Amino acid sequence: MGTEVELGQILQDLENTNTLEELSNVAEQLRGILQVEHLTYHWVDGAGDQYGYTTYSDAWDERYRDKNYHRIDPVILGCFQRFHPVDWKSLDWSSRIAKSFLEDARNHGVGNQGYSIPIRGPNGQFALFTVNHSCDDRTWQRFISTFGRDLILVAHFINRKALEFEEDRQPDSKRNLSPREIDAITLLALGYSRAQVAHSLSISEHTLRVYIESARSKLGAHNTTHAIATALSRGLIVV
Amino acid sequence: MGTEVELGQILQDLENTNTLEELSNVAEQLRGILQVEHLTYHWVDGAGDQYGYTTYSDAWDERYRDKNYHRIDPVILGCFQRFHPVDWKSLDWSSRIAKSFLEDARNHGVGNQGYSIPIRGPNGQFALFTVNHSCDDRTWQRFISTFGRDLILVAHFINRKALEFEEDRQPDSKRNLSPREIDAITLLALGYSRAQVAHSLSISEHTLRVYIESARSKLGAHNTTHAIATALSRGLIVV
DNA sequence: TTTCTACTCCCCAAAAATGGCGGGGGAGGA
DNA sequence: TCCTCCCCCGCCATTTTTGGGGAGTAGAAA
Repeated sequence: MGTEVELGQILQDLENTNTLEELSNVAEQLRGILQVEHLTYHWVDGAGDQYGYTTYSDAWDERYRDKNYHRIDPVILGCFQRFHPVDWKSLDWSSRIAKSFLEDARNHGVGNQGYSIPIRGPNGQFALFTVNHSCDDRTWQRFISTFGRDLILVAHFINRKALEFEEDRQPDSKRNLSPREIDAITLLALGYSRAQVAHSLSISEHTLRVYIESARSKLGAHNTTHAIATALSRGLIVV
Repeated sequence: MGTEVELGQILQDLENTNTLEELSNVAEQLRGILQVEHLTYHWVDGAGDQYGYTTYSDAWDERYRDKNYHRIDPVILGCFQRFHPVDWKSLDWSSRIAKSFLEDARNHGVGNQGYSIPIRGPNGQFALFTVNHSCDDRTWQRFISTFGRDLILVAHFINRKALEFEEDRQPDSKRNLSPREIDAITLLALGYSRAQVAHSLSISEHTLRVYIESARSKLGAHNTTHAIATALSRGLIVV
């Protein structure tokens, strides 16, 4: 069967995509190949800002946002703690809120079978690529074992594009931190007080302050905590 | 050619792996199939703790740790900021320390061509899967375009196993943060003062303190900054 | 039902961090 | 050469954060 070839082409197309529309088109083709009801790429962002592509109904999409469902959706919660793709059946739907959420989803046209792939990028980026369908368990099982690996690659390539688009939108201005500044904020991030850090770096507490201040101004941070958070999410330090 | 089939088998074998030795064996098979000099899977952990599989010489492995090279290695630094796999040539080797690091690496048997795939897991986990070889640029280019996608999958599967093994070693002691706690530390991470956060959450500053304290104790953090850094690197909050 | 967790509010005093001022020496690039 | 960046040190006063107490609600789980 030519499915393999077609999927290879999909990945190729994804690589050559330059706009959101093109990406949607490719996604639509993919849906045709996989023969599933719904495809969703969903960039989850602490703030609740979301960005992506979905074939769910607008009503459901809107309701999801309005109700802040990303806070209780077992798919999101589960995927957030895992690395491997997740079959919805393996999640915990026992709590009351999860059940009412599920019912709500069904009523808005979400199919009974789902497979979600968590994807993580730099700076704590987190996204989900989900395939959704209505069918019996055995059929679904067969679908997963046939396409599971390909879906991982698709998820990877879609996310790559999403990150590219996002990057275009926010150009960053970063000066580099000096080694001492990095030492300083790294130790602070590890929970040491300024006194301890100064001692551990064998410098006066005042000198330490100079480093922290200068790191803070380089990072455009309001306070030390902000500087640490910024440095961490920009990948300038690692803890 | 049967390379496709063989790689499929490698993925299968990876899934069935249950010990580190088995994993090493599969990696060795993979190295045979790809015909490259070195393969490395490298779990990067700010503290310098490292865990993985490598075919580099013990001398280099040790030297790398001793010198804290993970702090200056452009491969690590570069991959940490990116999502897509990285050809070493596309990195910035211009700084002095990078050059001396590179020379040191060469002297310890590291090949001139490299391709590294960043992988991220839950709780801020970060790892690299690297293929290293000595050859000219054109040959390498051909290698990458032939195996690039497969390598992504391999990296994914290896990391999946590494996470499984790790999980067995450290039974987790993590309670989840409550929504309010997450709100609180997220806003703090964004640089707001306690007064501002309290106002923005419409609660008293005292209540806010309760959240911060309880988040801190749940995270086992020494102070607020530490709590924020911990929450960030565990992926509990995003800024 | 009882128990547990999440959420909300209050006071006080000590410790820590910040904001502002000043100073010096050295290494490297334009 | 000059200029910039990195490295190091001191004192002042103010603001912010922290570490101890305390108490009451509601809703979910057991």
